[in-house]
Amino acid sequence: MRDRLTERQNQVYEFLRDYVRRQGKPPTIKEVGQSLGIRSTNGVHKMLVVLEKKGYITRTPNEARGLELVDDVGFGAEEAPGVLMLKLTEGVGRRARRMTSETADHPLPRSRRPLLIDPGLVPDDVDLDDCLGVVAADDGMNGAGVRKGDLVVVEECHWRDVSNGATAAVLFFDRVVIRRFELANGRLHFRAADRTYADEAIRPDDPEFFVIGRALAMMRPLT
Amino acid sequence: MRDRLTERQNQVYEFLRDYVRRQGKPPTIKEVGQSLGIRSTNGVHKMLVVLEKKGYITRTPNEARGLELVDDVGFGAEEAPGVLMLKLTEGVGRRARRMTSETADHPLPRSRRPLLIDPGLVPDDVDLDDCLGVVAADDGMNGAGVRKGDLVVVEECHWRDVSNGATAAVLFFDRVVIRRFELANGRLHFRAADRTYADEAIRPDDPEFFVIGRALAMMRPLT
DNA sequence: CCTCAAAGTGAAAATCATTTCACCTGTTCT
DNA sequence: AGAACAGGTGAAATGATTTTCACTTTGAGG
Repeated sequence: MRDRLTERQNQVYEFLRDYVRRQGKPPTIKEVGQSLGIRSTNGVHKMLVVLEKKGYITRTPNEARGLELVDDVGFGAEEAPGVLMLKLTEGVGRRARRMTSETADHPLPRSRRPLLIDPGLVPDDVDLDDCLGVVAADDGMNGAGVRKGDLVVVEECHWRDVSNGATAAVLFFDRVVIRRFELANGRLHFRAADRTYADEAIRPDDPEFFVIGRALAMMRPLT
Repeated sequence: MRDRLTERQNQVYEFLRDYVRRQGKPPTIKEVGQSLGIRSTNGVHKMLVVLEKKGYITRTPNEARGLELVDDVGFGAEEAPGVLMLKLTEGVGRRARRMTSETADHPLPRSRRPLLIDPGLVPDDVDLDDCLGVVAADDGMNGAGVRKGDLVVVEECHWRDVSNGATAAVLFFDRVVIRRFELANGRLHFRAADRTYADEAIRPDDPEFFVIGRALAMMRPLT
């Protein structure tokens, strides 16, 4: 386990991360200082040394912009059992991290390597930091082209923010299913696109169901 | 249209591109020189000025590693008309460039931004440099979960290298379709997974058909 | 033959970036 | 109270990088 960062150190780390995402290259020490209000390059320098010691970045001595983010795991722990979770991030090298528990034997992204998703697959206004990937647990949306085992990119949000008719990812007992969402008569309706699967109409407070968020995109390796 | 590059200039450009892919940041002038056997930093410098003038890169004066590839086109020109082509690449921020002609109005990756695909979606032994993306032109593989408009990642190869039963991307007149491939009796069979679409059996030298390669993965934005 | 453009060489100037040195200010912990 | 640590300030030293200057080489064309 990596050493914990202090508040300030985390600010620095986040700046580095964001800068790299935006600019496609690491910042100089001065740039870091300017953004975080540290007037002395040395102040930043020492901060970087600490980040390196704690394992968050690696540095190349005497090199301009000579730092690199350590490809990390540990973006925020896990929740639903048996669910493959991915944490998506954005940037030049827009990447997403798999935080997973169960790797299962999905032919999907193996290893702990970051998972990439093209931002173009997702609407502009979506913050990829709010997104995660799930694996569809059944063929309920087969009729809409989403099959069991498909990797679905979900923007986490409250069910109130899912519009009627949109596709949602729902935690159904302990499986993640994809369904068409609708709010009617104070009930949440989850409609499958496949006759074989029953539609569900539940009360918002039903503990057996949990709307993870909007389904934005899907991907699948072809056999 | 962008100015054409000389042999040498192209070598420099390719080096820059490869370096950025691998290292996630642009090289210094000296690094470029070392790799291309140019002893004088000035030699490289002038080369970069030319690349900038011709529109292949942008530079920031007096900045270490202050250059950026112009998010480009020009990876190798285009072929099939009306086909959205993507060139996939790998690297730190594994990215892929869209080389396309027709942007069409696909809700797929917009803009000229690179397209990303997670390497985990594709077998290990595949060289992402040999891959490109195409948009399925019909619903012939609907039964197999690939629908019209889906972005399909294809590894370019000769039809001889597509194994029987594998999914292939085929240039059919001037549209790209996805089909199950089979070689039998000296003929190439393209089978749709949807009854509505007729199977095709052609001679290998049929000019109307062209096997682009193996289909490896697909992705789709969800409405 | 002369000229021009592409591609270099070498070295010196001018910046930019990282590192080091000396010291300061709170806070936390013993 | 005193030590230890996080987080800074400023300035100076040392490298790294980019730019500029003055010249050379080679090949294609007028």
